[in-house]
Amino acid sequence: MAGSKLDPIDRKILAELQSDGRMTNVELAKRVGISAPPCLRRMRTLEESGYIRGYHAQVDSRELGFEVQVFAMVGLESQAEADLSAFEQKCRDWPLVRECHMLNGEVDFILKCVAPDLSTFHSFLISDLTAAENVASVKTSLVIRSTKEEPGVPFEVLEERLSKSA
Amino acid sequence: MAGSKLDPIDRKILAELQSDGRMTNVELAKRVGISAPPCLRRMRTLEESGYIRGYHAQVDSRELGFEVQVFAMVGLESQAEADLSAFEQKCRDWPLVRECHMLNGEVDFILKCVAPDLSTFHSFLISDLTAAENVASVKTSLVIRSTKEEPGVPFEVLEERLSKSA
DNA sequence: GGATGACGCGCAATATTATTTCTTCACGAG
DNA sequence: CTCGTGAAGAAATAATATTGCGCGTCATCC
Repeated sequence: MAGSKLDPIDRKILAELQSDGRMTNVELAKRVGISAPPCLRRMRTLEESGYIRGYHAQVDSRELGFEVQVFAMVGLESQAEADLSAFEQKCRDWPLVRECHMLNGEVDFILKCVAPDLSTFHSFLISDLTAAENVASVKTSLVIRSTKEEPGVPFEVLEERLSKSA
Repeated sequence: MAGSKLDPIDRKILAELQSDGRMTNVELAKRVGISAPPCLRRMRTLEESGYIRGYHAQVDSRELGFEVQVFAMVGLESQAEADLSAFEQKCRDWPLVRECHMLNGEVDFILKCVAPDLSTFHSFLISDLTAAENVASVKTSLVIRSTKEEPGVPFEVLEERLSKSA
């Protein structure tokens, strides 16, 4: 099963860094109960092996004037792999699109978008998104407020699950 | 307008830390073109004033055995503020729910969820989400793949917009 | 026009951290 | 039993973070 190469200390490191990505290594070492050097080695290993994809400051987009957040549900004409990829590439190139997920079911993609204001978003919607080749339908929903934004892994669930399988 | 208290150096700091949250302060200072001490002071100010909400390691949930990601569209019976808040509180308490956004339109909430496998998610869906008080309807969509996951602010757009208004 | 104060920078000194190196210990195979 | 492997910790060193202080700029107000 996945995660089998990680011992409890590794998982604790991941959990701590997920909650505070700028924690110093000495603090981290203290929390997970080992000394600094092996802690740093584990951290590097986790980074290199892909468990940690990167570190990012969480910037408040509203404070910066991006008042509008929108989820866009997109349906395509063709679901051939080449066409799916082409659409995904466009999403990567659109700065207002921050996330692009392919879904099962009726809708092909869900996009999370941000914009400084409605008119900016609207012009993106009309000129870029719905105008893009192969796009059949777009339904959008404005975000009114977000009360939980903790992307990542619920380590509580992970530990519980591992302890049961032991 | 928003962001008006930030000068170009502040915005550069935010952009750099958004892309690499563990960058050392000396490296950051070098990139934004000032010396280390004032750079650190700016960084602290940005943290305290809420522009930076935190720093987080981006942990690969699939590597850790969370193979399933789902978007859940939730409709409620009552949209009274007390009932909305009550639902949001439940979402905060459910570890499998990682994001909770209130929407306009037909659907009241969109949730981003993760789970180790389908049966875990299904049991959460049946026993918790649809069973919760005031929940009228739930439609779920499995994520097949995600090709862009860069939450945050598109600083390119911000700079372009500010330069135009100048 | 020049004094004055606020603001923000950079230098230099100091305190903390990160990182390397080397030694030690525990464990499994031969 | 002893060698090889892997990982931990201690100590030393290199980098970084952080603090304290003096300087220049700019706007305001006599």
